[in-house]
Amino acid sequence: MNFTLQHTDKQSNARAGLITTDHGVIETPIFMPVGTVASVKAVHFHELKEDIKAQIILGNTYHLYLRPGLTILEQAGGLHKFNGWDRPILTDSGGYQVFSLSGNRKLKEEGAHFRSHIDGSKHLFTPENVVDIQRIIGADIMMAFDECTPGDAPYDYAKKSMELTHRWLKRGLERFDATTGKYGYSQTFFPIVQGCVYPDLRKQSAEFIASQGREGNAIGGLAVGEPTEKMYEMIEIVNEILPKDKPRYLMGVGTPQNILEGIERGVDMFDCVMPTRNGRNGMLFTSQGIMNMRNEKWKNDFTPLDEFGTSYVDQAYTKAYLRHLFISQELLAMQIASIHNLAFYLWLVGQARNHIIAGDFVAWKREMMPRLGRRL
RNA sequence: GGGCAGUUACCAAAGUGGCCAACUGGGGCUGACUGUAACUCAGCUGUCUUUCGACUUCGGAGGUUCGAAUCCUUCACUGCCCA
Repeated sequence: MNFTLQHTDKQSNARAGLITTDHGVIETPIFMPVGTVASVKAVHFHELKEDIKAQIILGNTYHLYLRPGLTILEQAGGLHKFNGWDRPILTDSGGYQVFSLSGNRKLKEEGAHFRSHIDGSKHLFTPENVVDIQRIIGADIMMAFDECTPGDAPYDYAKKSMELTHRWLKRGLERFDATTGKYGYSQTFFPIVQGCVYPDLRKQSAEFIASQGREGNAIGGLAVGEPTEKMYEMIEIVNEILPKDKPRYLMGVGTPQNILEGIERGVDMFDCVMPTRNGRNGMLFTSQGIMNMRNEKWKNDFTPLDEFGTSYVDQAYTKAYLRHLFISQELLAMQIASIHNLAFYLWLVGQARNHIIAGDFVAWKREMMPRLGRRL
């Protein structure tokens, strides 16, 4: 993997760059649609490529390990061959499941003991076997196994959690450096900053992560229950330390506003389930604000879904029709909403990139921000 | 014409003297969702009120009772069966 910094904004820390992988080039800042179980829910890869213009998608180590399982993935020749997505893939390590499935797991020094949410069976994830699994999945970018610390964790817990993540990182890196990709292309490994909402911990973690000298770095443990302002503050502290010539990935974030704030603070990569999950639940993000498509007010609004939208669904369908599809629980509703939302997210980061290159990012962002949160 | 069963909120359907503005579904409305256990979850759904609470309801009318959706009388309507 290679990162080229193309432009750095003069009035902010925003940057535009290029990440080159063996599966293609990614223009940053970028948003990465989440495809947990080898599928971006409700969206075909054809639409993802041609209409949404996704450049890289996510997969999830924990979920793919449980199903379809490593035997199938290896027989298929890796995830790219299995699902047919021939562009870059990033896999999360399962660190988020340490957080989200906290009722089903026990943390120990060696790793995390999970009970499968599917059948209750017992599994052990360690920093080492999570690398091995991601070798089999064949992600272009694999993530370190960390503990995603809850946003409301007390200081002592956050400190211990961060230290565990750091120890796990050393072990993961050792395994990564001792192994190679199985399918003829190269893989890279991003370590993850933790430290919850505590500036000194974040600083300490960022320094530790930066000192590992990897090809890219991630910021984790944000947007997990802490106030949004705290999140922005932590990003600033961390990005002060993380190297400028490496991509920075803010994990799991977020709303359109979160993303612009992140870009302004020097983040290059984002992923989030919001455009797809919230889309399936009837929520549309647009350049003019947010719409809940189940609301009665759209009942007889026969104007296009999003007159400023760039995806074909925006012009092809009306608000009244999409509302009808949601009220009727038609599957097409979820497809349309997911395509729209992802296309909007990719449009948003594409615009940000263009304005960074043009030199007017801050002014553009100032104009966009109030509109993005408006409820239509 | 006779017999039996029934009539409860938007729909369906519990409740058979006070704990009933009334269980539960559905429908409807509103909200939540941030490295996806999520086509999920939560709240509201007689009227007024932010809450407390007040008021009006259980086919219609009348009655019994301290008190009725619940008991009695009667009327209307619906379904099934017999003629």
